[in-house]
Formats: sequence, structure tokens, C-alpha cells
Amino acid sequence: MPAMAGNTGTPGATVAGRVMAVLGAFDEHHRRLTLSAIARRAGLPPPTVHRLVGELVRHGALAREDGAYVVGRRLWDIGLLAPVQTTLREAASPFLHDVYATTLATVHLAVRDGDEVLYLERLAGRASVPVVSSAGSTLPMHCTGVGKVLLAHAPEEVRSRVLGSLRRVTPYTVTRPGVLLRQLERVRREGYATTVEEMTLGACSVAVPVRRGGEVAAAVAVVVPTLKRDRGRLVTALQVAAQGIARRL
Amino acid sequence: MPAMAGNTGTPGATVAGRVMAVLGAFDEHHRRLTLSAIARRAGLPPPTVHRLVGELVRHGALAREDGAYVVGRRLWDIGLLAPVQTTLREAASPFLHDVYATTLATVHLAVRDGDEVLYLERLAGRASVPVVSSAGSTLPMHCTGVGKVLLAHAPEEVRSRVLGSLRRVTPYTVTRPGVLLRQLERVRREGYATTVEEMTLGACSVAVPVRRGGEVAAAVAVVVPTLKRDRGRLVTALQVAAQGIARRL
DNA sequence: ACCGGCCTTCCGCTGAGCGGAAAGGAGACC
DNA sequence: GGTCTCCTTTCCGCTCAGCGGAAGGCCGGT
Repeated sequence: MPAMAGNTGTPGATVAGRVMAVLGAFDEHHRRLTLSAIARRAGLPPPTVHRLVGELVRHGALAREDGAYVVGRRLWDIGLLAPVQTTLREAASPFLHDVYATTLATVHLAVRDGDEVLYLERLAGRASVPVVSSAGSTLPMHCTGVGKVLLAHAPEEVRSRVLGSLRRVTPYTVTRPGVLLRQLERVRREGYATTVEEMTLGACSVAVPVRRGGEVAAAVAVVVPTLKRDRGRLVTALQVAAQGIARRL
Repeated sequence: MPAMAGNTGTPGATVAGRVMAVLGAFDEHHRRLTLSAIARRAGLPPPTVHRLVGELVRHGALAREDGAYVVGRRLWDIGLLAPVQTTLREAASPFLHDVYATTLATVHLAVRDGDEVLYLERLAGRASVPVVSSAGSTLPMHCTGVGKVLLAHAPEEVRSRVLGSLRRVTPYTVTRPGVLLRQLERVRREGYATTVEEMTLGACSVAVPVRRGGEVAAAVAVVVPTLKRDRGRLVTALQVAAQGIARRL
């Protein structure tokens, strides 16, 4: 078959699919992409991407910023309309501010999304620890505070899947299933989880569950440079917030 | 020409364009749409929309929620990657919290976008006034606090265009160009703007400019049920915040 | 029973889309 | 200045993905 002639190397593909592939090329760590980078990441030939991207820029879905492409204003607008745990976020917002005000640490609100943690909200402190997460991003469960809380209360099936593949992120990441399993028991017993430089060097976290009915619906956490003797104070602040959020659900 | 036969009623149209038309059917006031509503608002025939929407749902750009369609998680993720005044928002975030903490009112951060106001951030109070705006939405300039501030410092050309079409929104909306012009002079002189039920009944606002270099880059505001004698206190709180934000730019 | 509104499936026509080929930059290295 | 590499952009002829009118199914109202 000498070159598949004319068009579509992959029959069955749709334009909408290609458009989403182009948009999907952007992520947390790739907010600016050149044309060829998009092509590579989307698995499409450069000329095709060139045309699509041109179209998308014309419609405001993407924007050109000096050399490279970035996600456009239009898509920001539209994306904000998505009902992603809207009630939870709205209920939580004031309490997260309270926690921030009293601790001045970075504050997180997250839910479980499959086998990962989805960050819904992040309040970054004025002079806070370097933190990887931001609203909209996902991180693994086994090395984040919110992750441990959500994992401790997740269905058995999720837990065993996650425990089966504990990727090392820093030298302090817990990668032995037995150790993590014992930590999770403790999380259930004591009502909070901690991490110590397991995701990012120089960052520790404390997290507590937010309950809706009997279920754990979300987790709130703070990130600080070190736990030391602040632990008790942070747990209390978070529990007050979690309680308040739960009441409003 | 008896029915235009076969395909595309409108030649020259592209699929990417149609996709954006479909996504553009959603807005602030239309977060849930039925298939036929999308078709109407996008100006496309229902079968075409049916196919596109199906595709988009498969890719997570839209989601089906019982009967109707809503914007999907995937688009939320991607939209959050847009560099929409990122540095401004990050610089402002902690100061907005401070204002919220001290006033317990709804706090806004906005910039001018053409002849309208674009809301970048909204901190909604626990028990706050009904407010129309939310992050991502745009409102007219002449009847919002942030709008008046930004209009007072906008290029002459923008100002005259806006003054030329003052739409009435509530019985208290200022629709006489002369009156508004005098208010704007005062805004420049005194350093803050106010509105009294000009956009929403039962909501008043106070706003101050945020400067970057010599330019006014943004505006911060609070929304309260009534101004009364709080005005001075609110202006001060906002000015402190605006000063802090400006310092970080 | 009938009507009006939705959603959905069908299907034949066709031009929008495709992407290899090749031409135009912009650097980097020798 | 020449050559190499990598990226962007234009060209263009071949099709198949997309189109949307027509028609069928479903519900709720009258």
C-alpha cells in the first residue's frame, strides 16, 4: 500500500476528535506549545494541526503568544461553566478562606477522581511553600495528604489498585504497600492524614475528610514547610472547616 | 435553487467553527441546554448538532446530565490553563482574601475587556448579597463599580463609545451621559467609584483602581447591601488591598 | 385521537478536510 | 559562507467524513 493516497491516514477519525486531541495537548506542564509540539503530542501531522490551530485561534479557543500557542480566553470562559462539584466548591469557599486566614498556609480542596486526586481549589499563600498542584490538576493518591484521606475511605477495589502501583516521587515517598496500608488504618482511626516531603521536597501536609451523609465526599488540606508542633493546631483548624462545609452540603 | 441539496447549507463553514458554535451556545445564563436549544442558539440544524454533541460528549468536552447537556470536566481542565491575567490574579489573590476577611462582603477583581468589564475573580461571602457576576463573565461598564473605575481611566475613545449607549438595567441605572461623565470625573478626583442598585436591586458597590506603572490595570470592589456610613471603611480596605497588589506587579 | 415538541436514525450527495511534498525561515555548528 | 537540522507555512489533487432533509419514535398536553 504505497502511501495511502489522498487523505486521512486513519479512517474513522473525526474532526471533533482531532480538535480535542489538539486541545488535549495542553496540560499543567505544557501551557505553551509550539505548533510542532502540538502535532507531536496530539499524534497528528503538522499541516493538519496548522490548519486546525489557525481555525481555533480565529475562534478564540487558542491564542498565539509570540512564538507559541496557549489556551484562549474563550475556552476559559466556557470551561468555567462546567458544573464541576459546583455546590461543593461554593459551600467550601468561605471555610477555605477561614483556614487560610488563620494558618496563612496554602489550602487545598480535592475530591477523588478514579484512582487519582482532583484538585478543585487552591488558595496559595502570600509566601508559601512551592506546591505542584493547582485547581484543575490531578495528582497521585499515595503521596498527597488529600490523597491519603480519600484513599483511606475509598472502595476496597480502588485501594488495592492504588496500593499495587506506588510510584516513587521523592526519596520520602511511601512505596511499600504494607506501610501505606498501616498509615491508612491510622487515618481512619485518628481522622487525619499527613505527608512529609512525599510529593515535593520541602513540603508537608495535613488533611482531613469532608463528609456528606455517611460518605467521605472530599478532603481539605494545608501545605506547610514543616509539621513540627503545629500539627495539632492545623488538624483542629481543618476539622472546624470540614465540619462547616459538611453542614452546608 | 430548490433546497440546496446534499450537504452544507452554508459553504465555507468548517467543522471547527461548528464545534465552537456549539460550545459557544453555553453561557452564564445557559449552563444546561437541551439538544434543540443548542441547535437554535448555534444556528445549526438539529441532526448536525446531534452528531457533534455526541462526539463532544465522547471526548469529555460536554457531559449529559439527565436530559440536558452541560460543559464537561475536560473543558474545565483545559480552560483553567488559559493565561488570563495569571500574574494579576496570583498577585491579587491574598489581598482579596484580606478584604473579604475584614469586610465579609463579596469581593471582585476585574479588568476592562473592550467596552465591557471582565470579572477575573469573585469571593462570595457566606451570607452575601445576590450578585450577578462570577469569574469569567462580563458585564457593562456603566452600572458596575469596577466598570466605572475602569471607564474613568479608559482611553477617550472607549469612554465616548460607552457613553453613547447607556442601557437601562434597573430603575436606578445612570443612563444620562452627562450625569455619568460627572461621576467619572469625580472617580478620578476622589480615587473610588460607587454604585447604588444600578445593576442589581439590593446591591451597592464600592470600587478602587489597581495601578501598574502609570496605568490603571484592574479594579477591585466589594458588593454590599447598602453603603450608609460604611463607605469610608470600605474605601480604605480596598485601597490597602489595591496598594498591596500594585506593589507585587 | 390529534397535535406539537423533542430526540434520534437513515442515507445519498459532495466539498471540507486531509496530509505528502516541497518551499520558506531561523538557528546552530563547523 | 556553507551545510545541517528543525520548525513553520503553502500547495494541491484525492476522497471520505460530514452534512442535513426526510422520516420515524416518543412523550405530554388538550
